[in-house]
Amino acid sequence: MRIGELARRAGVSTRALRYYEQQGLLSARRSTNGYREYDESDVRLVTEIRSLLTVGFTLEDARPFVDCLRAGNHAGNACPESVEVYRRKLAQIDEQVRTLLHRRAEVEAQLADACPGCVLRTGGTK
Amino acid sequence: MRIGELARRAGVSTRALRYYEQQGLLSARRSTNGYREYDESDVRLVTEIRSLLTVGFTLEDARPFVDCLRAGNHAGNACPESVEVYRRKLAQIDEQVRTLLHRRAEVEAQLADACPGCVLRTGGTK
DNA sequence: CTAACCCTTGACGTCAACGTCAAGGTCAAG
DNA sequence: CTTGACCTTGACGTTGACGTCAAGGGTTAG
Repeated sequence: MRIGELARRAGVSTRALRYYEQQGLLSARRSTNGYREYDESDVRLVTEIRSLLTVGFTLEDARPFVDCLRAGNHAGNACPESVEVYRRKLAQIDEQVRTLLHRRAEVEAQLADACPGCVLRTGGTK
Repeated sequence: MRIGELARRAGVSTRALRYYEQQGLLSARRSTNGYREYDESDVRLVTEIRSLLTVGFTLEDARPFVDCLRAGNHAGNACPESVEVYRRKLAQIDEQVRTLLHRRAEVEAQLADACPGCVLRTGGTK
């Protein structure tokens, strides 16, 4: 199939597909007229990339998964490198949550300071 | 004082100060040679901006606080507009935390799927 | 006089993942 | 033959808060 069909089937733009190729995550053979040609496995591959991006992975994070699929594995996460990325991302998310909660506390304290009575709903007045 | 001293005292770069001015958050009178001249109140103002940025506010978010200080208030958060920003940011932070926790759960589920036994430490095996 | 340090404006670079145009080639249908 | 739908590469724009030159002028100590 050509790039337009792959884009539709994977739910992404053609621009995104060319970008993935440029980043070395996707490859395509070329037909005689220069058009990119893809097969079914590419649909799977792009879908994998998309699902990773939606949970906050970067394309760089997705690379091991892509390599894993390309290596013939049934799933992108079937390789130790992918599992390692999972661990790294979990740690990263935890860190981000901690940062956000810390900020939240500071902002709430400031709000309470600026507007006594504004934050009462949080702990209950009794 | 000139820009270099303000920068040192507020702990920011001169570039940042010029940027704040460009964004309309900071103003300076000019001495005869064209140098920017600041006073004590500007130290306070820049410090306020900084503390807001460190808890995740954008410069746009900081604007009401700056206006509030400039209007002669003792604190940047003494105005209703500032309080409103606090509320907006709290809601925004909560949303971000929810998103992150949702993603965390998905990643963890994927990890468990890819590597059974990897996530056991979370709930205890028993 | 000159080093040395301060200041000025202007403008490009950074980071991610594309969006959006521009200018043009390809191919099947009417 | 000509739409019109597809494809190509190339290149600039987006977002936020600056970093980092470049090229030049001001000021002061020695």
